[in-house]
Amino acid sequence: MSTSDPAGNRPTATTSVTARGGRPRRGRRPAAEVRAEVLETVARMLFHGGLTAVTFDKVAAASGASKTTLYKWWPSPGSLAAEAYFAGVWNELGFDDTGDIEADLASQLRAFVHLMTREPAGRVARELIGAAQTDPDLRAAFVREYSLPRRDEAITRLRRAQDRGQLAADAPLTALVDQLWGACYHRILLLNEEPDDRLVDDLVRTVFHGAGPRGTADA
Amino acid sequence: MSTSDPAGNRPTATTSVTARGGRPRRGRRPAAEVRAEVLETVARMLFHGGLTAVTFDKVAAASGASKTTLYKWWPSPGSLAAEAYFAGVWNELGFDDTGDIEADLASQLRAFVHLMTREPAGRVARELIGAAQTDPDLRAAFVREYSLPRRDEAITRLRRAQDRGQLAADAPLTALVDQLWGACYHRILLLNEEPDDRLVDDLVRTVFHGAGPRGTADA
Amino acid sequence: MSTSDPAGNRPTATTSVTARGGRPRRGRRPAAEVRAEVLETVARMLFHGGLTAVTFDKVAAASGASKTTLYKWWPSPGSLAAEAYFAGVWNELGFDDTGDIEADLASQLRAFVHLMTREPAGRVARELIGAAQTDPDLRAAFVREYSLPRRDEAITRLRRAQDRGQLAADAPLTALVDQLWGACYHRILLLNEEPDDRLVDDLVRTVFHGAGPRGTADA
Amino acid sequence: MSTSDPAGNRPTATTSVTARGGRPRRGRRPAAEVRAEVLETVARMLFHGGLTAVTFDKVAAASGASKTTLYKWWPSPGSLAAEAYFAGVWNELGFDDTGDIEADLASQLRAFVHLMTREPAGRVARELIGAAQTDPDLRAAFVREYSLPRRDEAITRLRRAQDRGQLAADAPLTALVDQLWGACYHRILLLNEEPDDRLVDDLVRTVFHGAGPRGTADA
DNA sequence: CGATAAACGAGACGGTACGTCACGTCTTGCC
DNA sequence: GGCAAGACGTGACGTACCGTCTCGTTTATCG
Repeated sequence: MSTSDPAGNRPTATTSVTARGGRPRRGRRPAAEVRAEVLETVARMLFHGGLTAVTFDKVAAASGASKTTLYKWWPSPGSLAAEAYFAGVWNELGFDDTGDIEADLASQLRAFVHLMTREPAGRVARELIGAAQTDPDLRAAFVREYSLPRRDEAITRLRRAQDRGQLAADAPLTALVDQLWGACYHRILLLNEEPDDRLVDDLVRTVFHGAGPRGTADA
Repeated sequence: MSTSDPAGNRPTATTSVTARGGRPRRGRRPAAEVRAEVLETVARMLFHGGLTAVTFDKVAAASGASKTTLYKWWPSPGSLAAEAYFAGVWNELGFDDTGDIEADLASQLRAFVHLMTREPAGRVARELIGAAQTDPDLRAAFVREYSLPRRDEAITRLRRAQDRGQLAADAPLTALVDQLWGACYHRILLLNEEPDDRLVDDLVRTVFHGAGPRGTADA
Repeated sequence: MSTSDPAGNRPTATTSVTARGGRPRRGRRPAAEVRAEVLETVARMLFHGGLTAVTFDKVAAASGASKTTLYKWWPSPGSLAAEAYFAGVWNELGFDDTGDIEADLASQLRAFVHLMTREPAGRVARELIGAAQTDPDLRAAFVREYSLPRRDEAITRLRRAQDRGQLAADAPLTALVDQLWGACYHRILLLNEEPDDRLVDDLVRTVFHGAGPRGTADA
Repeated sequence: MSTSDPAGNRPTATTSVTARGGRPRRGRRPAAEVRAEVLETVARMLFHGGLTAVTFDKVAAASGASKTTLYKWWPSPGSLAAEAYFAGVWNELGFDDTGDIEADLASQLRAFVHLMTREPAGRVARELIGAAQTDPDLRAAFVREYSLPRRDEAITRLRRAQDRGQLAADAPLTALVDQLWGACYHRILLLNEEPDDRLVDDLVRTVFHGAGPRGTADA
């Protein structure tokens, strides 16, 4: 999520978080250690107070990192929150392939809706999307790290269904993704309603079979 | 947008904004006059600096109203911005009925996309949606004043088409609205892309005719 | 304390404070009734929150009088508080005359010190004196209603002692009052100390017998 | 006057107020520099508008310091005004020792009265004493920085006179100070009158020779 | 005795100050 | 040299009070 990672090393468990009980550390510390502590702290703060609780001031006070350091690694509190968030919920949504594309889509959408509406993870996700509309750094990070990868996953799965003849050869796959996930986002972000199973079923059925008049010869 | 309007009278052009050149008014002024001046000012500020430029401090300084008054009428800067925004762009999107539901939907979606992506109105709209994810007052106002009315408009138009046999009798109208508009929102808010005419066409075609394999007997 | 009392009638118990349990009174009410309720309320507020708790806003809310009315009768919150205060502690300090001027002065000073240092009356008195240094209306009222009358009382008692030969014929009575009471005020207001009985004894003895070297011929 | 001075260094003329003509400084500046500019500004404000003109908002605007900084160094506007005031009028009243204690006391009292009654310094002093009755921080600062030191000065001078046999060996020195200065404060603060030379003479004479009946054997 | 004017309550309004918080910049002192 | 610590200017927040002013209601007074 961060713009640059000179060391190239994501913090691992092996990199020392050792001197935890010591006196308030000063002087130079390994970047990885600092980053790890910060992200851990931010994840906790996100969980408790939501996105608005993540300020550089509070993070600095709670994590032991200095504001100078935070500014060096993250362009805005939103970016920092986003990285901490993704590091946590990452990989939570794997795309099944049972062979039944409609069922797989429905179950995937249901899992997605559940993630977006349960507390506190869902609230944080919604707040991140919200903040991204104002914070360009956050928006770029969000698209790059979340939206595009997840869209690609979905398209990959759809293309496989297409290859199997479960979708029309000229089906606009990208538009289908927009339609299916976008409908859920619409409910959640714009209407403040929680999508139910009924909606998911309707979405999938319409996408595959259309909502036009029955018996009509589809041109 | 505001929670209560004791006088019950939305400010109109007729209500005196007369004593403009006078001394800096003290004491009680008609609520309608104050509200009108504030909303006018906020609209200008939205146009120039976007949503983040709308702070109670700046609005008070620029409109001649006091912060006390602003807090009395609006629970948050976002709510104020929303009301000013809707008072301006309201009714900009009228739903045509040429008899051809697919064409009407497409043209309506195209107009909507244009509104959401042109500057500065589109940016403000996106920022409002974003802020609504954090500000409960703004969210409530947004849903009440914008999302629900526009969805009702769309459903009304779709129901008419349904009555004419242009849609299946059991078509899930609400879900269709989510699918069509939600897809555009998905592109704009989540992916930071501008929906093109191609997308709109794909959306409408899929909704009416499905993207399943051709020649399939639609169950 | 108030600048004018057109009706000339201080509120008495007979003037109706009747409709107490009724609906929240509006429209014209007898001035005396309004004034009485206000002063009663302010006395309570002074007792609980001190002088700073007496604001026109709070008094209006608590007394049922409107701010308009308060501004009509009192020039500042301080003046209002002063009037309410004096209406309460008035006449609390009567000057005894046992024939022993030194003993009478000492007991009078002790009573005065006790009044000024016990809570909450003493705190309010100190705050009133403090506020009078900034609020001209309050200062004028304070001097007129409190300082001068009490000084006159003291001078009257001293002159009687002088007539009896208990004080030098050319004793500067006004200066003596300044010395005796002023010394206590000095301790309380300037040094934030509580005058003790020892101080009072020293003051009286010095005033009557001097602190110069013993055996000296008083020129 | 401030509670703590971490750097331990009172601002001096040598500490750089150099970069005055530069751009509006951001980031950290030396505390001494900031404090010096603030106190200078406040002294000017006190001179022109009195104590009520010293608000944190105005000081911040006029001095270039931020409200945050002001709150960090001073607990209330009154404390700030007090420090600025004392930094200015400090040392204005030196205690002479001509050998004639009565004459020295009289001249010292006259100088004190003059300081307390001339404009604008006297008005500010009275307002400070007034505000100290409500503001505990200001009261503590006032007592610590002004009242006690000045009383100690006076007692020192009186003790010297006592050692020379110009005062009774058992003369209550502290009470004498209360009597002499307190009498002047009484006139000024409580009675709103300006002490004249006559008063000062009467005070000193009474303190040394008593106001009791002449020829009486002083018990 | 009914109309009218005065006094009141309620409270909105423009100002101003309060005290707090976060941002982004900058300096100092450890390590 | 990099980092913590944290002070600094900026500016917004939400609240409180002041003093002015408008409105509708009630009462006392007078035609």
